[in-house]
Amino acid sequence: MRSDNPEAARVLVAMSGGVDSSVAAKLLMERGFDCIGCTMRLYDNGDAGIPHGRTCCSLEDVEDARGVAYQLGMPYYVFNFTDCFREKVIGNFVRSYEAGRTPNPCIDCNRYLKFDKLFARARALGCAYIATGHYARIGCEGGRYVLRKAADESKDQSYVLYDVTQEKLAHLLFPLGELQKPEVRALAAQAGFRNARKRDSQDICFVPDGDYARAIERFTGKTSERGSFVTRDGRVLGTHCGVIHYTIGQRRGLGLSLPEPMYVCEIDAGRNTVVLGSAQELLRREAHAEAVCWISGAAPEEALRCRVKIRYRQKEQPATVVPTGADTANLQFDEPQRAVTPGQSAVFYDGETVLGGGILR
RNA sequence: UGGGAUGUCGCCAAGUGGUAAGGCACCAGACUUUGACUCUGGUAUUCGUAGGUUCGAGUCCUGCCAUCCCAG
Repeated sequence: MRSDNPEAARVLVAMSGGVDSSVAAKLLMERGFDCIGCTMRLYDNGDAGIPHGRTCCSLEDVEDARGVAYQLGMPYYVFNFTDCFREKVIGNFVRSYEAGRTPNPCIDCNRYLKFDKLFARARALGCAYIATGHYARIGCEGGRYVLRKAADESKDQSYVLYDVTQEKLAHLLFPLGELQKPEVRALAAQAGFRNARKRDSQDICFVPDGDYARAIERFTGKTSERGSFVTRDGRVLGTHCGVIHYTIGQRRGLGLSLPEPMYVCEIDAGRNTVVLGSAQELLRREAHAEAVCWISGAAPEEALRCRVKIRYRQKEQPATVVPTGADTANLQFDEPQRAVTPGQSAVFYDGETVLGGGILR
């Protein structure tokens, strides 16, 4: 791998302030890379609805990252990407929910921030590589780079990386790809990192209290419009709190008491309607993906047998992917899938290798 | 106003004299670098109300209240 050849190679290490990226930085230092640490400032307290003057997790995170970088003896910068983040990630997040879809902001953040804005900074700083604490592996096969699952399957994050390109992969390092999470924790503890026992991050970073719908209302200044819960055949079951509050497959929080559990099966933002149905009604054998990327650089000529993952925490499912255009594809699953959700990403795997993926329509 | 029926947790609903099932909803926790799903745990000292019978009543009796239906 390229990391065997670190002579004078300069790396920009994206440090979130968590254990993973801290250990990633440490490993690269030990391998002899010329490391520069950095943290992307993505939003400010006001955007996140956190009162000024209060401790903000993001500020704490910056302090953790800075502390580790200092301890490792590497230069450290904070990049202010708040404008880009607001526009690309938060903007898309809001628009997507308003359209009745369910976005995955982490994927947008990777695409627009980590693997775009950050690459520009890396170049400016003379860095040959960007490194992150993602659990995934990069390999080389037949002169092309491939993205593979992490050795620690339970922490594998290859799903959120499906839209990297050959060019990006050539300049990316994932030092944790071969490690197990407990090993990473142990390394952090051994190094005496201040964040060695810090909790794994969770929830949407710019919605610290977890109430994403309220956050959207705050971003837009609009109050979501109530509408009807209906069955597939048009029977009205009750009143919903606004389309942005729901996602396909959702069961809890409907506030309805019915003889059996009901799930959100469809969201029609145009008619401001949320269709409810039984668990059975959530099953789909077919799906369509758009904005499809192929890591190899080109879509396959014909239908492709592979495994497809339609949400982060789910096992890949056997399917046939039929490219239908430059960046669209039809997905046919061998078994019906539960809650195919527009806005979420479908990622294609061949064994351990990520072939690409797209966004469900 | 006559006749009939019903009143058990926020909703639905078991229970038929022996010390309050279950489902939905809700809450908490687990899981989790997105939203969900899932899993685990919690939630009526109390059965419209006031009396009575009984060792013991949600279950039997009586009055009252409320709601629904049919008459008119």
